[in-house]
Amino acid sequence: MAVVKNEINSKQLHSKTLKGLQSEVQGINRVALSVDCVIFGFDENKLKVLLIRSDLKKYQKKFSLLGDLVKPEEDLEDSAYRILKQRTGMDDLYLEQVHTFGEVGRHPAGRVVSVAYCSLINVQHHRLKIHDNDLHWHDVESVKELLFDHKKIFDACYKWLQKRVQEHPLGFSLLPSKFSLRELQNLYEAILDKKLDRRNFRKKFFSMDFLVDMGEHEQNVPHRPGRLYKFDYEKYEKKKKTWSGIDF
Amino acid sequence: MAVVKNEINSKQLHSKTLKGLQSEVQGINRVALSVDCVIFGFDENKLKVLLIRSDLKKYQKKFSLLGDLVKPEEDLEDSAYRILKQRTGMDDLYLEQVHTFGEVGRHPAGRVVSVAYCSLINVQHHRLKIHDNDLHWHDVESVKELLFDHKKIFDACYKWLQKRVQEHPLGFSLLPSKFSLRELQNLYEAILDKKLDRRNFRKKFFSMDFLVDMGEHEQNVPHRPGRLYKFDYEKYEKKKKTWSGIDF
DNA sequence: ATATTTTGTGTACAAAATACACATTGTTTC
DNA sequence: GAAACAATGTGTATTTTGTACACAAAATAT
Repeated sequence: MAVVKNEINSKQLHSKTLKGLQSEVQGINRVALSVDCVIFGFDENKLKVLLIRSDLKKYQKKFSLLGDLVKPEEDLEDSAYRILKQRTGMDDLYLEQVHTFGEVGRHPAGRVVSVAYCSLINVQHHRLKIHDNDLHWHDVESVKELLFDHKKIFDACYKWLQKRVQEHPLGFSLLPSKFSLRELQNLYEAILDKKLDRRNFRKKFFSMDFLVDMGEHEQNVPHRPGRLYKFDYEKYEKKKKTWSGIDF
Repeated sequence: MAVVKNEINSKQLHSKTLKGLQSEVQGINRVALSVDCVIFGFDENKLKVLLIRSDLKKYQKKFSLLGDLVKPEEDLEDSAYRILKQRTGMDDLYLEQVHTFGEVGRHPAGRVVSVAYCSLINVQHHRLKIHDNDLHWHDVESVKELLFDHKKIFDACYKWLQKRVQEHPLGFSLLPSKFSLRELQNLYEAILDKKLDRRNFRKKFFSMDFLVDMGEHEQNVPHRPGRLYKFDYEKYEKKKKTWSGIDF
């Protein structure tokens, strides 16, 4: 458990005069705030994460997450969308805040507190819009060492994703809008890193009743083509309110 | 979905020279960072939250969460422990980060980004150590309007607690170390705001096998006294690693 | 046309959640 | 101290959910 400093003499933020508040807020008690995005993709049946190679020789050209400082007049979430737009060219990505990392020594340039966001992206769409030589998709299992504390941030987001995907239908953001059940299962197996029973998987998703049969089939597969489905977000939004359980 | 600003010309934080980084981190791109604590307690079979009345007349003496600015040389989590220590006199409380609130206009004194922490406290212990006239326990259902965006923060933490308590054994932090099963059930009913079946509740907790029978009984109750139990944290820590399910 | 690969489907079994009733223990009241 | 009261403590039947598992049908490749 952390050591408690400054036990006694600090007044409480919301109990000060407005003037006192303003001077504190504009005073020395400020820190740099950054947003770091863990952007997941799904390609060739593997879960991927988008990383950039650091320019800093000092840091041995390690890979790092995509991040930037939050601007003084910018909403936190807007910072994350700005980073996503810059790097992927897309502005309608799934995005959710995961955790804030605020240890004093986490960044070598000084005090930088970082808010981690998790984003999910359809790799096919992304490919068309972005070209950056230092930007690469990495298999999640091959991510070993990252810049600063980015491995810790990545691990937190990956665990978050594994849990979250079992409670909410995020995974569809990683797939094309039309997908086969095999693709969906491959996705879940990649995220959760375990094999699932095909028949039970299908039974579960059909019983949830959020998949719409598109009446089409896969093309150019070297075997019997599977049916294509899409996820019915509207139906989900309507139904989810009545649920109390943990599963979706 | 938020509007994306600054689409193009911002370089990426982790791709700059160290000097450039340092100047940015120490430069104008800084914000005030605060921690706000949502401190829950359980008393008279009701879930309570600890609030303080704001001194600021301008804000109509509304109640607010307990918070303060994060100091430049202070770990984020240490800030939260400092606030808890100041306000409750205790330094071994359950504490967990929940969410960071970073809208530009959320605080009238300027840009203040706030990290919300949730803490759970045994009200009996607390009573012995703190005396502050502006500090009060409020029934959670009676919390209507709070200072700034604190109601939003409170709501997020309350929902977080309701979900979290079904996956992890946090609730025990709200109870005395020895408690009856009726007390435990009252706690869960108060947090989840619904009635639970007594026999099934007991069955579930006994089957988890983390309750230790203290061989004692309740005192001074106007009816048949129930047995007293404690929660076996060690056993839980050992066992939980092997679990994959969502329930604890 | 034959072999190969993957899709698509149902059932039996096990485990977990739920609904539900009565005897027991201690306290309070008359 | 007898009777009424109030809460504890316990088990079983039912429903629901999860899991394990096999074979026919469709399309492709040779």
